[in-house]
Amino acid sequence: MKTILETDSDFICDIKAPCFQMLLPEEAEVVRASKTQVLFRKDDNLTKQGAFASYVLFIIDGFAKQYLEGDGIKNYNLRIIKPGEFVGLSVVFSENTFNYSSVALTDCHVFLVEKEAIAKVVKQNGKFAFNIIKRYCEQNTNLLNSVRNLMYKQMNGRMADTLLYIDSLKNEKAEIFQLLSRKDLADFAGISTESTVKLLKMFEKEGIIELNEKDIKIVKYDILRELSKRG
Amino acid sequence: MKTILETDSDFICDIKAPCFQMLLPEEAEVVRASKTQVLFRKDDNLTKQGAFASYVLFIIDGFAKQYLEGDGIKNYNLRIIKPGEFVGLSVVFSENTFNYSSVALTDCHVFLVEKEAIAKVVKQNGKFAFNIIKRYCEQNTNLLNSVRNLMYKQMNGRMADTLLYIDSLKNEKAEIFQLLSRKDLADFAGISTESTVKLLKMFEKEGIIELNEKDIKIVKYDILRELSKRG
DNA sequence: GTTAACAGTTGATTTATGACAACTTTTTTA
DNA sequence: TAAAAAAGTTGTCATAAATCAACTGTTAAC
Repeated sequence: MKTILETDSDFICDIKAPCFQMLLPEEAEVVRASKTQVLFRKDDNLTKQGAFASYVLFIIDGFAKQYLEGDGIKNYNLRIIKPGEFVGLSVVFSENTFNYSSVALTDCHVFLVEKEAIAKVVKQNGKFAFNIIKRYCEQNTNLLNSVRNLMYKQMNGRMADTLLYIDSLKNEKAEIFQLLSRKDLADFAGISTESTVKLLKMFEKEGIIELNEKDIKIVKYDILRELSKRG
Repeated sequence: MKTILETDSDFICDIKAPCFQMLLPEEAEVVRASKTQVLFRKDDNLTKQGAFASYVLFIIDGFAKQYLEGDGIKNYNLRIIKPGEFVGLSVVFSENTFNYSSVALTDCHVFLVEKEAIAKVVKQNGKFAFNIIKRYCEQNTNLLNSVRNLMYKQMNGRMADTLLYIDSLKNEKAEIFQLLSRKDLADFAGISTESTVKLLKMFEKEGIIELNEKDIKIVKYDILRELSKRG
């Protein structure tokens, strides 16, 4: 499933990611000493909801999707994980388990950092901690938005939201839509795959979007934003 | 709406809450210097979704409910806020606005702490920061659970969840159910008030719960837990 | 102390969307 | 390269739960 590269390899990236810049040399050393670089292949699980773990993941390169597992058939996609983000911090700060699953959409170069190392550095370096809190706070806001979507919006609004969200990632990954199936989009919007297909066709017919194979091009942003607001 | 008590009054509580214990004397001083003690009366809003603010609330005494505002008629209740908890940390760490509303269920004694004071102490004191992250992490887990409930459960399961949650607060506040209307319970479960009434009557008829005025006594915990798991 | 507003209750009706079924197209596998 | 599996598509049908309406009991207002 996963291939461990040479631990000391820094040909792709050492701990030079912006997030680690604020560490003092000896703190950086703590992280460096306890990290392992790993390659997750497309479709590998980075985290599995409920699984025990003693490490946190830090994405060097590649994209993944974070999702909640349900009854086995229906999942709910929370977000796309991008380079420079942590995955599975809950292991450090509350339970020893991941509280969501995530799977690689492309090959992903990842650091696994021992949770003790993160805990130690957080306690020693308030600036680093501040940064972690900021990330948590953003995730919180996103989760609140998910709840709002599920509570207050219906199909149209949710799909509009999903399209706008995925589209906003095109800066960082132009082919993002190619990585996602109709079921993936459905799981972002929290609706069934069939409804997703019908909605997309409808949006296309109304000239709001263009469908070319898997790629989706938004033509009328204003209408989608209106749909999103309306619910 | 709110009554400002004497700022230096410590007859109810100084910053002796466990969460502040880990501060160094000079850090405690930063917090003490920038805090105001305020009394929110029952039904006063502690935070209003979308409102700008420069302070964070810390609950000394009293209970409140945290909720998301929707179309104006339907809200979604996220949790009951208890003494010793922060409210509105998002003001410090991302936007300058509250991303949810909250309203006092009882009179609430609250510290308002300037966001700069919190930011400063977080950056200086990693242990305090660690504690904040822990709280955020727990809230995150709770939000993930809310999403799971909305996505995967239907009425019975959601109401079972709600009853078990509120019931679990009886340790800290025995009369908790008296503070909540049917609509409140509905908003916790994310269903309509009418459905809530029908469900409660049904649970009562089946001997799962007992209804005495507003109080609810759970008789068969195992069945509710089963309903919650089933969805 | 009478009226008005609100909370609670119940049954009938409507509706958004999931589930199903049948089929085509694409991708994977052997 | 054939066969099988998976993804995408479309129309019909079923259903959980919201909405509506009508009513009762309770609390607040004047």
